[in-house]
Amino acid sequence: MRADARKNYDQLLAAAREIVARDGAGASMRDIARQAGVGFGTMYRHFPTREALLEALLRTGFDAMAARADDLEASSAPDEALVTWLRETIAAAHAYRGVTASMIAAIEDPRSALHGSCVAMRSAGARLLAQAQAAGLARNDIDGTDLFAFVGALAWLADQPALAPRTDRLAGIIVEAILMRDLRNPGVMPSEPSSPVDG
Amino acid sequence: MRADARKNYDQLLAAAREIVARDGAGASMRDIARQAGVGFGTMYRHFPTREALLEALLRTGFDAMAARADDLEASSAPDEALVTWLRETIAAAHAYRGVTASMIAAIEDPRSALHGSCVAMRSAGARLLAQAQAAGLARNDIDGTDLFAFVGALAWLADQPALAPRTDRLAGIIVEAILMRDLRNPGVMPSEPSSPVDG
DNA sequence: CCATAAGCGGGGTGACGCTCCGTATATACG
DNA sequence: CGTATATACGGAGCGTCACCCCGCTTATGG
Repeated sequence: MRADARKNYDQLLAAAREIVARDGAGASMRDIARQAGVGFGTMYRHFPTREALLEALLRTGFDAMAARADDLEASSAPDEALVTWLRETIAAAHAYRGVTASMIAAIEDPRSALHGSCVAMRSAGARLLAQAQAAGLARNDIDGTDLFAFVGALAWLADQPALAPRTDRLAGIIVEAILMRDLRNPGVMPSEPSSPVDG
Repeated sequence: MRADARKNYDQLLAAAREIVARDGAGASMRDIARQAGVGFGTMYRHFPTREALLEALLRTGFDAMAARADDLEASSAPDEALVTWLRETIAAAHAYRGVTASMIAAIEDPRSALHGSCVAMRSAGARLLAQAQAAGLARNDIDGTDLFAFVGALAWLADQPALAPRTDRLAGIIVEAILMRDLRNPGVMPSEPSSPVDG
């Protein structure tokens, strides 16, 4: 690869990181090219489709979350590992608003450029879940894809401005359900039991 | 209103119902006008913005769900009423793919045409929740907006082709969590052969 | 230093949401 | 029934989008 091509490639990725963080997965491709100081043709030479660009952008993050799962598996109790991984994964997905749908679509489409990274990430989560299930700490009637679905749904919630502040608490409720913690015990509520706001 | 105007209005709504069901909330406005056999200008005369069209399309459905909540409140036990209403509402939201985000955005924006219907629907759900809470059948640390958030998240799941088949089961898990049913009892799994109303 | 292949970048295409305004027509009134 | 006019119609036009294509530029190996 020629030096100028490499430079443009890197500038495009950096620009995409910035613009996508600001405008979400549907960001204007032109904006990205402009931000990178590169022609549209050049951008499409490096990334023929929007998905190709997202793929390059997300692969590192996905691989990092898979590695993170390995770390947590080695260093924490199975339930704590799962909780921590879920929260961090949701936060990471939220960093690129709207990518979750692409991610989930890619899981069932082997031709997608994102397919490999998605499957790896799901496997990482599934392994954490299996550990917790083996330890009797998580319900047995869900699998790695269900876990993925919950992550997607919660990341979607975090993407809605009106609901973002509640996401953490709602994630806590789902985590409770997955980990079969006793819902009737008011002592272990994840957040302050505040009175309902609306009616 | 002139007779031809009324006819075009009705044809536009019918076309929108069909196209939005097929292509989701981001459907092409041109497609809708074409399907209705009406010029773009005519469409924009009747519905100046996409949101105005969605609003007309959804208002009846929202009002129906609010009314449904009243029925259920009168005819069922609080927990069953809540479960049934949640499932039906998720199914209804799924009928118009992608509208959930608009719906949630409208709740916090009083200037939105959808605002009134959204608030009414949230209130209806909140009332069912309050009944269940008063009967000691639902956890107290959530409110009507949380319920709305869960509906939105589950409707989003139903919109993802790869996850749609799991939506019902995952909804069951969340309902269990809301209703504080005993998660350790393997005998009462939520998805028994006796299926509820939706299809 | 130059030949050449790799890379660059913008003009072109067709579709989008949305606006504007000249034309057609439904309806009220004589 | 005929006509006047308010009302509604509908598409040309604007700016933007994703994406394709190809002539021009430039980095690089000999």
